[in-house]
Amino acid sequence: MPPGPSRRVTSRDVAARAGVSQATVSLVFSGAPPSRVGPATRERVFAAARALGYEPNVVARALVQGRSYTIGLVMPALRDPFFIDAATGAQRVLREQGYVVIVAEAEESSPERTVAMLRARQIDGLIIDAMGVSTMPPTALDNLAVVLIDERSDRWPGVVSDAEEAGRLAARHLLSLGHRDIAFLGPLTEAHALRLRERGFAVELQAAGIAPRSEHVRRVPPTVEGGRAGMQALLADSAPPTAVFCANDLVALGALKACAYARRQVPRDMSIVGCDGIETARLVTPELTTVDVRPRELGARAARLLLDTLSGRAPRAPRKPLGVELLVGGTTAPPRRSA
Amino acid sequence: MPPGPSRRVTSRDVAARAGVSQATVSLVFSGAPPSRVGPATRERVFAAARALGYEPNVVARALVQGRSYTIGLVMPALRDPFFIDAATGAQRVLREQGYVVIVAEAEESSPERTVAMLRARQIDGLIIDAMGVSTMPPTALDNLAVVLIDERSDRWPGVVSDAEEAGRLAARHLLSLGHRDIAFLGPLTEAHALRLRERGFAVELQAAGIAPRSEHVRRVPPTVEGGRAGMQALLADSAPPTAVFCANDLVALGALKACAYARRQVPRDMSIVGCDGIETARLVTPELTTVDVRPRELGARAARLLLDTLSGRAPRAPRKPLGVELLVGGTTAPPRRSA
DNA sequence: TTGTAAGCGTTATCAT
DNA sequence: ATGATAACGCTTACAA
Repeated sequence: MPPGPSRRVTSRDVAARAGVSQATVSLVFSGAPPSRVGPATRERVFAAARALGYEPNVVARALVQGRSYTIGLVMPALRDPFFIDAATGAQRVLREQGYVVIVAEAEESSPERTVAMLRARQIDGLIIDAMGVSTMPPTALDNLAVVLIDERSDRWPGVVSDAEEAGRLAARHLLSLGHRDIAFLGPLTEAHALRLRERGFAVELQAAGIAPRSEHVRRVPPTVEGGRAGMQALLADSAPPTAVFCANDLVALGALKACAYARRQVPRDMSIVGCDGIETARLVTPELTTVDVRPRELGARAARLLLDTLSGRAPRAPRKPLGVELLVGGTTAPPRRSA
Repeated sequence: MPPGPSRRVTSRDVAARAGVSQATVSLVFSGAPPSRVGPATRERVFAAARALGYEPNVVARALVQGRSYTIGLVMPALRDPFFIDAATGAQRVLREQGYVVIVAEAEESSPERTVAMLRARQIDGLIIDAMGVSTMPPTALDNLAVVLIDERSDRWPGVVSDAEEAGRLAARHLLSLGHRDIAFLGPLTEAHALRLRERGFAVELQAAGIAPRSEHVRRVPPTVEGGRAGMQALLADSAPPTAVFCANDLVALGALKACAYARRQVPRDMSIVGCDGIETARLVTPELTTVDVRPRELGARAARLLLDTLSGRAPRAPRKPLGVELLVGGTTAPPRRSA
């Protein structure tokens, strides 16, 4: 291949070299049924294309078809590994089908601006994760295939984790270890999933006849720093709890930090349960005891649901929430005999 | 706004409503100098656009201009947080300039296929991180603005971290704590940066008159599992080292795991130094002692360099490597008096 | 089975 | 300062 003119090679070039019309090249490359183009021609076209290094121009195709084979993924912040995991899961599935994904942190500008930007790029669909769609102007998503993650809406289909069960599992685990003084660390949030986690947790405690003291339910941002500060406050209490359930894994990691700083041993002096099941939770030592809501799978399912919608297949019947699983790591143990 | 016809609103619609030609709308929206269009018309166009909810079609623009305002980002695997951090850094910078980035893990298919896929989407530029461009067919990157991260090439500009200095810093830190029996855990790799880290480390030890026993230089994959296995092997040695330098943070986290499993206390019984400075290293308890090569900044600089190239500004003179910094966490301490 | 030709929604080059 | 009009590279009737 000569150094090549700077110009891109187009289907026209291929057509010329193969001695066919440009339309034929198009037919060959858009995977038309064999009936549409003779095997001999087809072969010649491929040969010419290979020789020229031709690659169909996706942008031109997008313009005429009105589909860009591009999916937008909107999430609050990539700082939280949970979203990275979900994005990765979605990414894998979509890429396999020839789609490309544009990840947009809504944090950097308003959700509406973010969506508008994606729209301008003619995206075919949108996966929205825990962003509170209900707060967006209703028309912002018109004429778009949308799938939600961890959010309830009667307008859009979505996938959700069984967040309430996650909270229950955490509570049961701690109860079964013998804890009675159990605290909660998490945000007072709009996020559907986080609220449900807390509710499940509270419900299960209640069923066991336990009601955490109000000082043991601490509102902190869903971040490492939030967890650190929350745990610090708990430890400063006159009667600290023996265990704590954290709304997500980042908070739990922060709680671990605070314990180390205060020279409280985990799990001997304090049991900590997280919730998410992010990769990071498995990297730390000891591994975090956490309820795995399977973020990767959540993302993957959202992607599949979106693909179904796009291909016109009726989105599969509203699915049950994705099952969750308790991962017992090294941060929980029975409470120390108090004297 | 009425429920709206399903059709997208185009510049033609805006033109009609504003009583101007379509071309004028285009002028207004492509930010033509005020001289080109009267303030009155301009205002009417904007009004019409707002009323209709018009958003210029980026795909159409890309087709005619030959630029898509899309950047490709190719990296080995998103499983390693280092790449996520770098990608995030690049993302931020690019988005600010109206670019969108498509992240592609080369792992999922061959590097060439990956690049071809990105090309087909008319990307304007490519950031390649630690992929070994030299192994790609030379023409694969023709007519593309390319910037490399942590890789040397005389064909493409790039940004690199001062990897050799990183290795030196780690060695000096351990030496100054009094360690003499120092091991190394890392892959036998092609990756430019990882090789330099090891070299810097070795050079500095040598300067101190120290040469690690060959059993203390263990080749393991640059993953958590690699680190775990490597450390396990070191601990099984008849005379284990008192400290270890890991080629990257994942390996260090794996090493931590192995120590915990073997009931060796870190840092009392074993000092561990990582290299990368990924976010995750700060989340764990104790925080990892590591050499921060500033992955975020690396990504950001690569992005800026690419923008310079795209806008025709001569890429700034080949820059010095990005400075690195030792972060002393809780995984290093003086060696225990060996009786 | 293959070719011709009309767009897709912009930008850009001319005229006016 | 604005309006026609020709690309951009492809898909898709429709014709041959």
